[in-house]
Amino acid sequence: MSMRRIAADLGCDPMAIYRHFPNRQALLDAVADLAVQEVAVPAGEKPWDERVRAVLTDVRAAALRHPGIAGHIASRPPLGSAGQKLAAVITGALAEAGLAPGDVLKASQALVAYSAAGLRMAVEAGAPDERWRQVNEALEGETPVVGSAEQFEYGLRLLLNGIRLEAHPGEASRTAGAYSGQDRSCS
Amino acid sequence: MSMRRIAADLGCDPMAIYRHFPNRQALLDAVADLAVQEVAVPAGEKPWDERVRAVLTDVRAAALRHPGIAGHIASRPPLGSAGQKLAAVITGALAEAGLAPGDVLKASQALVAYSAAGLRMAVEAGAPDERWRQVNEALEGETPVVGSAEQFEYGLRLLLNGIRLEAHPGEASRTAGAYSGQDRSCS
DNA sequence: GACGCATGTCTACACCGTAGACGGGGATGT
DNA sequence: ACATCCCCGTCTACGGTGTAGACATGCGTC
Repeated sequence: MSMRRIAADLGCDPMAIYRHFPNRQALLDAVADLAVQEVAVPAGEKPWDERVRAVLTDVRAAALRHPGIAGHIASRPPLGSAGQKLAAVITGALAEAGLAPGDVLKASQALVAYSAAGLRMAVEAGAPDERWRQVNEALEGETPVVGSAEQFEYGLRLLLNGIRLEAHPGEASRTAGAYSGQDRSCS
Repeated sequence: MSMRRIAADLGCDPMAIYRHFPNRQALLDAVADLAVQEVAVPAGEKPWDERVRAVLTDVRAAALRHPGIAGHIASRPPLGSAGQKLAAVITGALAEAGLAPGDVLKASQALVAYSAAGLRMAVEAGAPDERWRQVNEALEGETPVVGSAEQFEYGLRLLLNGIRLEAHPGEASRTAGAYSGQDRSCS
């Protein structure tokens, strides 16, 4: 994803890109937001946790559908218009969940941070890297590969359960997760 | 942290480093493990969640004490000998918590992933970056800055509560967190 | 004294992001 | 119709990156 390679694919001079974007970051941010735009805003009737889950897994799936930009999406806060719209969905859902107003942003950032990390793992685990090979063989294959969708969804469930508990202390959880688990369909 | 700068600080030729480390990654991995070695293994008598919390916040603090290597620590699984020892502490604590054996690794990876993301945020929020400035001003200062220690501990509590719930469904949580919150003391 | 090995140095390669100068072509104003 | 200007692509160049490969130097061992 270097400027020179992009320009070569575009069939133009590298510097031509700078007539349209001030720098590389801005270009990647724009492309990232284009990818994030692909995810649909979940319907408001669904329960709050299902909405949060849907947004985060969909963003993950959309990012992995475009491996070239996935790393950049993972390393940036969702700043584009599409990203901010989805962030608003999450904070809205968390407020609806009954979280204290001061905790809504903290919880949403925890969710975003965790998702970014999961996405990053997925991207890096896909790259042929000696270190990650070591990790996976250290785990002896007894569990899902680092960065797998199943791994991601498990941690997400932990966070959502934690949020539920934070919102309504003392109540039992009502989720039991049968993962859907279509993911990793890169293009 | 480029090879040339390191060599300049060492007062030697950049290529001399390659006589001792096969490449840049290996050098940084070694330095990272050196930093991770600073954290003490928590005593086994403490409750499991306190041990997990101690390890993760201590690693975070140790990393932030060495800002130059913190980004690298955050972007890598804990592969060094020190890192693996701490990872074993976490998995041990999770097993002791009553988590299903198949879930121990998944939960520990979720914890590590979240911590890595938090550390990464802290590092990048410290760097003067136009985008992060936008994020923080979008939050209008009503909450802790992205990547703050308080933010990190909150998400960690969510995860631990989620784990507790996963281990013993139906029981009420027993944690209520008074943050200690000494962090961010970089050198 | 001769050898081998570990280590440091130098040069060079292929990249990277991007600043600044130059030039052409189309839209616009007169 | 002509002059003007601005948008945009191109070119060159700078300072940076990681690292391969050849060369030099020192030291321990036989």
